[in-house]
Order: sequence, then C-alpha cells, then structure tokens
Amino acid sequence: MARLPVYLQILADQAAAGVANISSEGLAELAGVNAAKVRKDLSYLGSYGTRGVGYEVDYLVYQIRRELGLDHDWPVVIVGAGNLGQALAGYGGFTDRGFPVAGIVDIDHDKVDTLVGGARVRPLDELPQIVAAKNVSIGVIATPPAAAQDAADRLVKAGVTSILNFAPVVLSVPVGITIRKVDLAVELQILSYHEQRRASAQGGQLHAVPNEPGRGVTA
Amino acid sequence: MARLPVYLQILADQAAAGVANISSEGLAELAGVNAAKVRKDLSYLGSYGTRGVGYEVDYLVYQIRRELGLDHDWPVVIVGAGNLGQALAGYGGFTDRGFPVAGIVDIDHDKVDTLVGGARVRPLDELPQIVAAKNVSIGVIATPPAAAQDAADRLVKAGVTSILNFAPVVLSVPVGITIRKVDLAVELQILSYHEQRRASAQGGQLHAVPNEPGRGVTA
DNA sequence: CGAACAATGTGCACAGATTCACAAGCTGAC
DNA sequence: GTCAGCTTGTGAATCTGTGCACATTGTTCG
Ligand SMILES: NC(=O)c1ccc[n+]([C@@H]2O[C@H](COP(=O)([O-])OP(=O)(O)OC[C@H]3O[C@@H](n4cnc5c(N)ncnc54)[C@H](O)[C@@H]3O)[C@@H](O)[C@H]2O)c1
Ligand SMILES: NC(=O)c1ccc[n+]([C@@H]2O[C@H](COP(=O)([O-])OP(=O)(O)OC[C@H]3O[C@@H](n4cnc5c(N)ncnc54)[C@H](O)[C@@H]3O)[C@@H](O)[C@H]2O)c1
Repeated sequence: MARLPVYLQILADQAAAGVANISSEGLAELAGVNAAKVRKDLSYLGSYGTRGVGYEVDYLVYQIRRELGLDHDWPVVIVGAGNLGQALAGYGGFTDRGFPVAGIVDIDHDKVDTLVGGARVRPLDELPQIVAAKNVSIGVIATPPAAAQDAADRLVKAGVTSILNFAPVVLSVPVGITIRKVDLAVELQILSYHEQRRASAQGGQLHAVPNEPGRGVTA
Repeated sequence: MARLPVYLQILADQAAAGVANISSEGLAELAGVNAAKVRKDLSYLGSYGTRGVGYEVDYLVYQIRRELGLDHDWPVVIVGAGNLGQALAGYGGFTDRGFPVAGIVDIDHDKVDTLVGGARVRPLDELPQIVAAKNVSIGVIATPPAAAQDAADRLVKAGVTSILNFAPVVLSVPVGITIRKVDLAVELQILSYHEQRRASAQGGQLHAVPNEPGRGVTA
C-alpha cells in the first residue's frame, strides 16, 4: 500500500517524541484516514497489535521498514544538475531517510566538477561506472523534458531498475522497470481544478470559506 | 479526475507536433492507460469526439483547459526560499503553464531581498498583502517540516484556499481548504518497496531484468 | 479471581472505479 | 447511394477499496 510510508513517518515522529504505544484510532487521526483502514493496512503486515492496548510504536516502525525494504540504504543517482537536481542533491533529508546520493551527472561540461551539496557533478558518460560501483538501483531524472527519455534509456542500460521522473513527459521503459512520475504542474492543475469548482459553485464569491468549524483534510 | 492533466500535457505535445486528430486508443497508449477509461473520462466532459475519426486535439485541449480552470492564470505564492523554494521560483515551467509566481516569502531576514528567478524574496509578514494584491488563491509550502503548520495557518488566514505542501508532515487545515502533499521521500520509499519485492522474488539476483521484450509502463 | 473495559482483527455490505463488449454513427471509397 | 471499416459512447459485469459493526482477546482494577 502507498499509505505505509505515511504511517512510517508519523510513527517515527511519535517514537522520537517518546510515545511507546499507539492505537489504530490515534494513528488514523494523525494520518488523516479511517481507523479501520489503518487496522486493515497493518494486519496486512501480519502485524502484532495488542488488543486493549494498541501497537508498539518501535516494533511497528521496524515492521514497516522491513516491508518497504528500508532495512538498508538505497543509493540514488541523479541525472541532471540544474535547478532541481541541485536542490535534490543538496537536500539532507534523503540521506537521513536511507537514500544517500551516490552521484549526480550532467551532460553540460560547464556543470561537471562543480560542487552541489557535498557531491561533485560527474560527466554523463560515467553513469554506468557510478551505478556499478555503488550498486545503485534507483535513478532520478531531473533533466529538461526533451532529454528525459534519453536519460531513462541510459539509466536502464546502466542497470537501474527504478526511476523517479520529474520531467513532464511520459517515459517508455522496458517491462520490469518501475517508474514513478512527479509532475508539479499536474499537482497545481489539480488545485486549480478545485479552485475552479469552488468559484463556480453558486454564489461565486471567492475566499468565503467557512473557517474553523472542525479541522479536516480535503484529500 | 486526476488524469485530465496528464491527457492535457500529452495533447498539448501532440498539437505542437502538428497532430490534428487522435483516437482514444492512441491517447490511451501515450498515457499508459486503458482506451475505455480515456473515453469515459472524456465523455464526462460532455466531449465531442467523432465516431470513425477520433477527437480533435485542439478542441480537446480547449475543453480540458476549461474544465481544469486553466482559461486564466492562477498566481501562486511560495513560502520558504530555501533550496527547494528557490528551485521552484527559478523554474520557468510554472509560468508557462499558467501558474506565475506572485511572490516568495521567507522568515529569514538574510534571505529577504535576495533575488531568485527574477523575483525578490519578501518578508513573511508581507504574505497577506501579496495574497490580497495579486488575488492569490494557491500557496506552496517549502519550509522545514517544523514550520509547515505555521506556514499553512498563515496562508489560510491570508485568504489562500489551496495549498501544495512539500514538507513531510501532515497538515491540519479548516474544512473547505484543499491541500495536496508532495513527499519525495515517500516516492523513493515506494520505489524501494518495489526493489525489495524484486529482490526477494525467488532467485534474488539483482539487475536481471528482461530487457526490451516490449516497452511498457509499470504504474 | 472475575468482571468491566479497551482496542484489535475481520466478515460483510456498499460505493466507486475499471474493463469488456457492442450498438450506433461518421467517413470515405466505389 | 450504398457499403465496409473505424471509432465513439455507454450499459453491464467485475474488481478494488472503504467503512461499519461486532465478535474476540488481552488488560486492569476491584
Ligand atoms: N526546477 C523546478 O522547480 C522544477 C519543477 C517542476 C518540474 N521540473 C522539471 O525538472 C526538470 C529539470 O528542471 P530544472 O529546473 O532543474 O532544469 P534546468 O534546465 O535547470 O536543469 C537541467 C539540467 O539537465 C542537464 N541536461 C540536459 N540534457 C541532459 C542529458 N541528456 N543528460 C543529463 N543531463 C542533461 C542540463 O545540462 C541542466 O544542467 C525539467 O524537466 C523540469 O520540467 C523542475
Ligand atoms: N530540497 C529538496 O530537494 C527537498 C526534497 C524533498 C522535500 N523537501 C522539503 O521541502 C522543505 C524545504 O526544503 P529545503 O531544502 O528548501 O529547506 P531549506 O532549509 O533550504 O529552506 C527552508 C527555508 O524556509 C525558511 N523558513 C523557515 N521557517 C519559516 C517560516 N515559519 N515561514 C517562512 N519561511 C520559513 C528558512 O528561512 C529557509 O530559507 C523541507 O520541508 C524539506 O523537507 C525538500
């Protein structure tokens, strides 16, 4: 399930805050979902909650980590050292969460050998060596859209089996390769869609939002 | 539906490439989804496809734009001018797609008045003025996790009704506010989950991927 | 020890999304 | 003008995911 990472993050927070046990209801509240859903999800792990008490936070963290394959690091290679690639490479949050940056490559010779976030940008040609040396299986594409397919092909050829794509294009990859796309413009368009409906819902006055009668989350 | 933006992007590409008509099957192929799904989605727009021919690309683009509320610009305000905030502000792709950056604010006085991507960083206090002056209804949160809830509260108070959140925390907002979260670590964890399953699927040898026997997309 | 209590795990019903299959409709060629 | 060939639009079957409700089980306190 795609909700496990969310639980994991919340549980890690709670553990850090010294919480030892949590009920499905408590976790559901924090995650903004239904309590029954939480129990179903956790029971899928063959999980061990204690009736009358709840779940032991530490053990749950361990279980989810194990299920997600986070019991060891997954080095990541970034293709494209532009605006976004640099922000990603310079961001410490990935290493903390088990995704160290094994390398970042760029086709532009002016960018090669510059430093971003502690890593030196390497030429695109060295991608296979980086992948092989660090046993990388996850690649991140942060190139312009026109170059994204080429980047994907190179990653696959180098041996990467999972790709996270930030370029707003649909990539074509061999079967067996897992690919996920993060398109920020799409996210904004979904928001504008909601704004649109909000505006055209009778009355049409903007910014007239019923405030504070209960805090909820609109998924 | 959350697929409309994807169709829109593909159709815009096709239009730019000079394609005048497209069949549901063609579009489905490009979007990596089922053809019947495409037809259902488009028929929801009360759309006009021509039997025997397909859909007129330009008109479809117009229809989807209209449905998504993209017939006019939606100015966006960014809270937090760090790594990510700067990358977002400096990225031209948003303006091109109808989401100009109305302003970017930061709590750090050292960052205020610096230039990022053509915009000058403004102090956090000026958020209400920016929102009011440009009639902003979409806010983007690019602050550290600990400050994200505060940023959300300020955005809501200033009159923003939709929020895109990059901080890895679950935000609590009044009902009526639309919120979407983009958590890159979650995306990576989902990839590692697939890697995990790949590795533990009998055999366990990494990087042994059946190459090129048909190019598909693993959603 | 036993009873009240608390919270899990799951059967079941329901709602929404997905896919299939096919009738209806348009186009173009002969 | 008619017919063959495509392609849409949609009814129906199916699948997936969600949420309720409750029996079950462990805990705590008298
Ligand atoms: N910057 C953002 O905030 C943002 C937001 C949403 C989407 N995106 C998308 O992310 C991608 C990168 O954006 P950006 O702002 O960093 O662009 P950018 O132009 O700043 O950086 C692109 C980098 O990729 C390099 N490059 C070009 N072709 C390459 C190739 N074949 N192999 C390797 N490297 C290559 C370029 O030299 C450049 O350094 C784009 O597709 C963009 O649409 C960016
Ligand atoms: N950089 C990335 O690639 C990346 C990737 C994934 C997630 N994120 C998330 O995005 C967020 C920002 O990341 P970053 O790398 O840009 O961090 P950063 O530390 O570089 O920047 C954060 C900025 O927010 C400002 N800030 C702090 N408190 C504020 C407040 N209350 N109001 C307004 N501004 C405030 C800080 O002054 C700073 O300039 C973080 O939550 C991070 O987890 C970043």
